[in-house]
Amino acid sequence: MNISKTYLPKEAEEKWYKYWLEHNFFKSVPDDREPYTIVIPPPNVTGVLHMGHMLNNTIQDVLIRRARMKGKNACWVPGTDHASIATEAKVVAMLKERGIAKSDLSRDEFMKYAWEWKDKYGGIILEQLKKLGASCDWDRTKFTMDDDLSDAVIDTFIYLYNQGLIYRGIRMVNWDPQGKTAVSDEEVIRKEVNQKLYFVRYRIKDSSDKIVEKGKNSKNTIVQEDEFVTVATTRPETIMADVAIFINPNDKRFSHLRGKKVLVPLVNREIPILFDDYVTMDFGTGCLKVTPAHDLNDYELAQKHHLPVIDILNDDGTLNKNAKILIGEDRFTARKKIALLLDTAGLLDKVDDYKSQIGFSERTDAAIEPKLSMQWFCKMDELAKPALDYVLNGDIKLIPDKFINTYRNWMENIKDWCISRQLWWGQQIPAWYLPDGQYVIAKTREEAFEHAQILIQKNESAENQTFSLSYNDLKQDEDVLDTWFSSWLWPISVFDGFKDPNNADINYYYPTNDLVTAPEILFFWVARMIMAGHEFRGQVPFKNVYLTGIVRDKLGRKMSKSLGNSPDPLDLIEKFGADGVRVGMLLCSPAGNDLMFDESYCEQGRNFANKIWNAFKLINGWEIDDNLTNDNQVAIDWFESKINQAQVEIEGYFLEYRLSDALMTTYKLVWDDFCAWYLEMIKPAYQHPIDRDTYTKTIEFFEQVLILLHPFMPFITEELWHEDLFGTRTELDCCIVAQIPAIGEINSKLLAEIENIKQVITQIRSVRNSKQLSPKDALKLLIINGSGLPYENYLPVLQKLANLTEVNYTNEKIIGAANFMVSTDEFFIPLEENIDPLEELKRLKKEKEYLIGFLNSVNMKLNNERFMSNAKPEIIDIELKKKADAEAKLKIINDNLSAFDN
RNA sequence: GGGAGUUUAGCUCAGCUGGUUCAGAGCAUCUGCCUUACAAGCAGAGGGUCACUGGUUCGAACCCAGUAACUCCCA
Repeated sequence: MNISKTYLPKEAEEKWYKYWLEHNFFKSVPDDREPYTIVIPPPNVTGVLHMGHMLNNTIQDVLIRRARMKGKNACWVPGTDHASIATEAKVVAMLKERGIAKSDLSRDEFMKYAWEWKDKYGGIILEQLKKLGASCDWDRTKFTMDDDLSDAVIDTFIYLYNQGLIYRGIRMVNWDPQGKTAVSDEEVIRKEVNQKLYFVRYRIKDSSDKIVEKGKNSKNTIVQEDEFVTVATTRPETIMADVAIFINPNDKRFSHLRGKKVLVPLVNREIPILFDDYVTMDFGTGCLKVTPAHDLNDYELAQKHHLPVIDILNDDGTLNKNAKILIGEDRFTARKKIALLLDTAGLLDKVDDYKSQIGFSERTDAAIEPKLSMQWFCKMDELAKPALDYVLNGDIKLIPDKFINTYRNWMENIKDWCISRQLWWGQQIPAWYLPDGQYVIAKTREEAFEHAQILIQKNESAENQTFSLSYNDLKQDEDVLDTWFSSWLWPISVFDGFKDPNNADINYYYPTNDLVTAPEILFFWVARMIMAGHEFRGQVPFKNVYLTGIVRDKLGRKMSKSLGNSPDPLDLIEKFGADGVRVGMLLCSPAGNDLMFDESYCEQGRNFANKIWNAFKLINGWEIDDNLTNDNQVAIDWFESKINQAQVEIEGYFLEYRLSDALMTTYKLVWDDFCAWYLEMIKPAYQHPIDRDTYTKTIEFFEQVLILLHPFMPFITEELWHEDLFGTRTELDCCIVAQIPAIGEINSKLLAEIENIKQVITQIRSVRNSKQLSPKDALKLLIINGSGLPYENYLPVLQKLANLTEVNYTNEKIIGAANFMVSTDEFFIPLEENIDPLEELKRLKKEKEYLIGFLNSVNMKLNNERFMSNAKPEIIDIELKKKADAEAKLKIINDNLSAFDN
């Protein structure tokens, strides 16, 4: 048979993924088994696979595959979300290339293009997931704008409106002037930016009184010209929207300004000077200009003092006619020009450098503009309360639990959710406006018309006036709903739980088991899903939330397109194989902590796959001789215990979602225990046959190993599973559905004794190494057995792995022979050349010194009354045993030393 | 400014309610090996004032207080 020297992943990956699909192994339908369900965090339909997805989906696939192999009905529902801002941006860009402007299209026309775009380019990411081995039930693939899911969104809106939980109001929102839409707080990324602080002079109206403090030199006091007030601002372009200057009432420097008015520079509009202790006295000049339309805090201050609002910006961030000057200029251009104009007019005192936090749109990276506008909001208080309780009382576990605090903090200070977006791609808000500005909420125009007529009748009776309403007078709200308003329904809507709340799927799969996602969206997605789960089904949407870290490069920088520090996951798969990359991701991913990704982890994964491949090659090459007897029972019993022990550990790690540790345990079981020890113990000499017993048992072990490896490395395990070595397989006998065997007995005495034997072997190899002896030179071993360990049981293993001709017990020390100790047993290897007595003496003295020191520290404890009275009995026993062991060893050392004297 | 977290070997991380022969793993490093499963490998070895300073305790990587550095979230 011609077997490749190394594992070649590419062919196996394509072959087996196709096979799994064709044989419906990913498919799930409700049955009698216990369900295990994961809904995928729907990636953005415009997106391509990045390292974060890679990590996240590897984890989901490991969990789902393991559940499948534990006899559960595993269902992983895939899908994408419609990402309104991101997608609309892509569609607009596509139209632009074709020479079409969005403004030239009707809404319906635009939507046609958008769907065209989605059908053509959307969902690439799902195809990419297949390369990773993702075992999703693809027949269940959902998109947040599918008809059913959209219906769910609209019905939910109507329901919540009728509950009084949705309202319309003027609010200061985060406006994205590039996307021309409001975005939620969570979609704003704050960054520290170098700015300028402009000191602008406002002329005081009718300033006849001379200011007394003129020229005063104390710290922080701005030298005031007689007739000016100086204000520090980072946004001089907004002065045209100023409605007042505010000063702290305790600020003695400005008390003379009470009741005065100032003129806004350049436009000479008159505004009052007012007092409020909101103003920080030691920031800037202590005088604050107030621009309610363009700053949230200013807005609140203006509301308090009943001041007007002047909005000088268009939706695209250019100045409108209210600005009076620079109309049509972009806000940033305007800033520079205003500064120049102020300077020319002698109204710019100075300009300082200044650092401050500025919000940027997550989607377009445009600087966010606080803007007053009419938006739809969802009230959060009532919905948040039960969602908080689920997490606090443990109905939903956050893994790791350090996120509970953060979650609580956020939920207790939650603000209402701005759910409208000024876009076309998404579910249009089901609000219908009457010509007089009143509105009704209804799913269709027909229903809306009915509601509207009722509304009018009421009005008529109240105000005794009539106007007739025609069907087409109703105008639907232009805005769409936030994409998260779709996503928060995801665990329910993918199972059609809104239209048909009692269907077999939702009853079976909901609540789902685990959700795997990033902490960044804990609030605006996870928390809201919990709210929706409670509100619409009275149940949690999932039981555990596993929060992955952020994938960073090895310098600790977040991986991003703009930095160019992110490898393309598909390139990695090409280079290391999907199994290698999966192992690589998991090796460096402790739950909830960021991971410093480096390609070398994938390399380690690839090497591991190769190791497994070669173990197969070894076993596959063996011939059986039925005349041979089985000399390997000890090794077989040992590995059986070892595999059971490993399974206990792995099981424990999965319960704690410590996948990294579960993988490492499996890795060591395979590489160290199976390959390095077990196979070496039993392997026949080159071109020699093996006995049938050992052969059969070894193949069983190997199959078990493949099963344990499968969730982590699905492809290589499936590939090997079907090798002839394991006999003929039926069509559906696949590793993907092989069941993880029950955990058998662990012989801990045997495990401990073999650990001892391994130490002896290592010591012999070490002697070889230091004496420059080849492994081919056979040696003799003599043992003074102080511990009583039955070495005779392990002779075959010792002889084979340490290459010994004979092993004998002795009572006499062998002077001049190489020697070492394991536990309280002494070992001697006679060599042609005696070892250097001086070196030996030195070694023994050093050993003695250490033992005496150690013994002293143990004795100190044992002689300490407070230790003896406070420590638990088992701790004291341990100390007593330490003492006995150390004394026994010390005796041997002393004997050796006195032998030297003779 | 408020809150949370992190700091253990060159790197990435374990270390459960303080108590097993000087604190563990993987990778990397060093030395010797192309020993016919595997050089993507084998054998062996070295490597740590557990961030710092105090405190509690018979005993501290672990508990407490403070300091420093870094990270994240919120304002």
